[in-house]
Amino acid sequence: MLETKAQRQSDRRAEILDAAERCFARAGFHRASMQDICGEAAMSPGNLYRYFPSKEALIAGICERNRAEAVASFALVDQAPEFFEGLAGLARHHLVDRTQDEVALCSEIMAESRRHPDIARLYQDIEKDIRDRIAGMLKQAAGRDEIRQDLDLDAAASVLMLLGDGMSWRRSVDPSFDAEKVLPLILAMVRGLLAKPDDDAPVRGERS
Amino acid sequence: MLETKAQRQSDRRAEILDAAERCFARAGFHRASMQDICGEAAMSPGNLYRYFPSKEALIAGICERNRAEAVASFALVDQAPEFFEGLAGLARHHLVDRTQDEVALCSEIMAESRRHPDIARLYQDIEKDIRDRIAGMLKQAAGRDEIRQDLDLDAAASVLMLLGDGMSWRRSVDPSFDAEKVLPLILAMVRGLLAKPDDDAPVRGERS
DNA sequence: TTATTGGGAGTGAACGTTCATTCTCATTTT
DNA sequence: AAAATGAGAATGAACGTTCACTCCCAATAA
Repeated sequence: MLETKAQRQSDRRAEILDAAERCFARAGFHRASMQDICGEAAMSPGNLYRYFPSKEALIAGICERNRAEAVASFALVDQAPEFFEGLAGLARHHLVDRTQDEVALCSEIMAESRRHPDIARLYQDIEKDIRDRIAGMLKQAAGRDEIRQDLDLDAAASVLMLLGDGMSWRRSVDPSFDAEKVLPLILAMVRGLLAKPDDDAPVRGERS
Repeated sequence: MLETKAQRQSDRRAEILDAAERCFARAGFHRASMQDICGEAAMSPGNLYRYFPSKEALIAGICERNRAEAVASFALVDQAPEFFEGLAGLARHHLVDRTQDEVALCSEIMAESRRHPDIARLYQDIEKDIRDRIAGMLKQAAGRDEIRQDLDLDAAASVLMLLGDGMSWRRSVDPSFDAEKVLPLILAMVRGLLAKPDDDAPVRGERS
């Protein structure tokens, strides 16, 4: 009974975040007014404010949800039988399979983090988390001798994040951009960067 | 005499754009108020509006200036004795030498183009211009047999733009990001993507 | 030379609007 | 009855923009 109450609260919060996501993806943080979000969530402002204390809290809530999702997705790499295959799966999941709205929202968060100090902190926290996971992933691969040993893991992690940002950004800004078409080139490039020099052979192939 | 008048007008406009750039880079388009810009330009609102009809016109003006600068920078590649050297120079010029403010401003324009339809048109126009130039650059290199022939030039251009976006974005969002350190890896990757298979040898070297 | 005129440069208070947030009150649940 | 949930009008601050006005200086008229 007291279980259900907390559950209801949590559900309502999730609904509100869903509505906010739609509004933000459509119009951006600044142009999406609380009234819009209230409309989308079929709820009055007064009531909405009982669930989230501010607009910023909505953004933070969305960030947290995304973070949980992003972190979970790293399991893909661990489960894969071979490093590059796992990496390819991760890349596809993050950069191709996401909907346009999800990508747009991601850009929106990135852009907003440049402005709102609190969001910036939250975002950089998430970034650090992801970065650590990438670094860990690379380290593990190096330990298994699946990638070259003479690699600046830190710089390599930067490159991977940079590629992710670039893909996301291009998708959200250029409607004609075809992620599906570009991904193989990206993966080939990354393989060239990370793979051990002697098994460069399948460098152009997307799958073994 | 009538020459000087137009000149003065133009100078004043440039000063205003400089001030606006500083404000936008610092606070973003939405949080930089016209009052802020007026303060930065040491000018009253009424007077500023004699030079630019709206806030949006300021953004457009900045876009145009950047476009001119970006387009001009492609001469770097044409002048270089060898393709990859020119490309490296271009990359350095665009991605490392730029000040933090310039990069931030660039991100701001990209983000804003997702919202303001007029800015979006202008931005996509510029993007198309740059993209064409990259494609032309690649085509010329292919003609000179400096890069591999079996290359999807369109996709390759996308990859290059994506890398540029990623670098800009990372710089503007992550203060600890070291573009200088990452650039060699990026260039090596790009070389791996574009170079003819038989001269892969200096793939790890930054300069011949 | 001095006085008059004209117009562009510049000012800053004021306006109308939008927006996040709060207040008050009604309805439902416990 | 008391508490939780909900609605929606009200509030006040911030913003882009406008407007009535002043200042300055060059050209003309006296």
